[in-house]
Amino acid sequence: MDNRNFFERVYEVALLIPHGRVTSYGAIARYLGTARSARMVGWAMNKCHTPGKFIPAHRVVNRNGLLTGKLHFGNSTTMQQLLENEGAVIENDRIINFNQVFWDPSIEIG
DNA sequence: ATTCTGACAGCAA
DNA sequence: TTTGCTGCCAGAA
Repeated sequence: MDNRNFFERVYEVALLIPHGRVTSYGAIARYLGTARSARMVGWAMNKCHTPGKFIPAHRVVNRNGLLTGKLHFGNSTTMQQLLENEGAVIENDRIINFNQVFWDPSIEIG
């Protein structure tokens, strides 16, 4: 197993997130089999700045639907704007209709 | 090899 | 209910 395999898995799942949908780090981690490595998923997102591949990291939030990683988008409003542009309703850095736009890979895919 | 850190999640007070 | 601590996995120093 390559070390990059884990990151690639995370990226792959992130790319599978439909437009206007969001998921949580834990959900992705569960889908990958490592349910307790949700932190790794977030960290993989930190490395998603790799040029050449677009990772919709803005569609990945924590289990509370809170935009915890908005600070990593340069501007604190970028992540929110992207999500709102896709139909998500965000208020106070939190996705109001999180339950509606939530997309669980372990259910939708496998 | 050891230690620290991290865009989380779960449990305890 | 809100706040805080611990556990967990993987990578970097």
